[in-house]
Amino acid sequence: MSEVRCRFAPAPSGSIHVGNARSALFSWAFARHHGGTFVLRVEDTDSGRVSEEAFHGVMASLRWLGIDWDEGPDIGGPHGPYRQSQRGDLYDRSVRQLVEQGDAYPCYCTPEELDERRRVAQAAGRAPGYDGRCRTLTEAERATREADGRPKVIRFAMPQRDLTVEDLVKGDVHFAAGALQDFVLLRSDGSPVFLLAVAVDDMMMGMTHVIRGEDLLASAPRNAAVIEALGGTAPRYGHLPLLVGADRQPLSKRHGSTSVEAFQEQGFLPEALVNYLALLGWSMDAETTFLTKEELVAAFDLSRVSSNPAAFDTKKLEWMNNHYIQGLDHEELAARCLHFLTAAGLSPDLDLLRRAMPLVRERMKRLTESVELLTFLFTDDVELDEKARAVVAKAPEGYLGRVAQTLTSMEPWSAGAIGAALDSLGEREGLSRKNAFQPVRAAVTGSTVSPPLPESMELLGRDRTLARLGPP
RNA sequence: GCCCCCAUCGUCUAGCGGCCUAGGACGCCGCCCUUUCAAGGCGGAAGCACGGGUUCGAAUCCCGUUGGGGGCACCA
Repeated sequence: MSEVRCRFAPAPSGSIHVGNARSALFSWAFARHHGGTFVLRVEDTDSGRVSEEAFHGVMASLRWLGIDWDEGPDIGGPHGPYRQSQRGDLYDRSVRQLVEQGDAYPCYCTPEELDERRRVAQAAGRAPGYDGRCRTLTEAERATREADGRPKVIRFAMPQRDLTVEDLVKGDVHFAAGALQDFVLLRSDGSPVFLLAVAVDDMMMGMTHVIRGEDLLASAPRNAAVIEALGGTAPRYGHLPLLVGADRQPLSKRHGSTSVEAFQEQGFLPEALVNYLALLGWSMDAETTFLTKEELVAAFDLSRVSSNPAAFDTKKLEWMNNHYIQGLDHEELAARCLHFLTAAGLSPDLDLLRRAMPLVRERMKRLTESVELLTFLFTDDVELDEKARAVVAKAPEGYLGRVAQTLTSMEPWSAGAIGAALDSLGEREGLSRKNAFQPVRAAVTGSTVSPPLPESMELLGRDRTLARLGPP
């Protein structure tokens, strides 16, 4: 009964994709649920694609979501280093061992030859992978090729027997002998390939459970075979169904934002994203819709992970985001909106911003909406939009002036008094409430849609309000 | 093409042989509230992909079909 060790192993190409974020979340929740260790490892063997920036972006996104790790490239740990690009000697040593044992062999086939055979195999209805040709080369044949100086890769010799992955989500998955071809461990330039690196790392880092996307299901038996050949014990695997878009196609840029960073920039709260993701492919019970990270950890169970691809529904995420926005206190909500208002070029007065929160909290699906809702409050440069101009134009002759007149000396300057004043003036003018309010809303906020009017005017203050209503 | 996985309202899901005339949530529709927009309250439409079995009994088990997803690289 050893300690549970899980890891998240992203390739640092930009921020993380929501699908990967969900894998990270489930893996993290599993580890935490079992009181285990969660490890962050960066898969940067394809060094051309990574940048320092992308590497930091991954960690920033994880931190934003509230997913923490106990060992990782930034904090180290007993099984480091935690970047594959720094573990080259470990891979080399493993490959050497495999070759010596006869579990790996040099392959001298050229990319052209492989392409050709792939086509032939496919035409004949066979799997297009490597046919194992160089596996049976004699010592003499190898010597000849070496002497010719032919480039070579090192391939793993897959066991010639049926393989079964006891998947924690899918159940037993069988692969017939020969279904999985001998894959490359070391490229011709000597660099390690992901399939090797993952196996070596998972083994050496003592991973007990690997929870990742279903796209890696077929690599599980390969990973396990390498680990076993190396004399280690393979972890247990759990493969999560992939995320698709509303059109059932794989989630991609076409579906809008897919990176965690993009959701952050669009004004989603991390607690909402986490809650939404937690329930995409997993359920706590028949009813539960809202749950905290702590509740997720307490209840998480791989047996309740669904195994069909889940469609990402932005509408539901927005609804959930609104729920979490309404759950924040005014101070906290104001602090979170500040970033977006500032980014929009406004410099809000903090006290005013905080006091405006009760007016906008149930009106925002995303924090970015605070900008359009509150711009009128933080600038005096209000320009009426088209609809607003039309509403003002339709108001009775001189109406706004008479509103200004009424408001000039009204006491106290409070939402209650303002509303009452607007009501009685409207009544005197024979206007419906709507017709009494809308022209004022348009003139004061620049829009026909705004937070509640009297409250907005109270916050704006008498002078700024009157200035927008024009001369009495 | 071959291999693997999957299949409950439009979407996320509950259901693991009788509790199901299939429950919840988003979305949608209607009503209420209402100064706009929201939020909120109440109500409604909407589903077991299809065909065979097994069983006294199937959304639940088995087989096939169809559909969707994944894999088959000197990518990860």
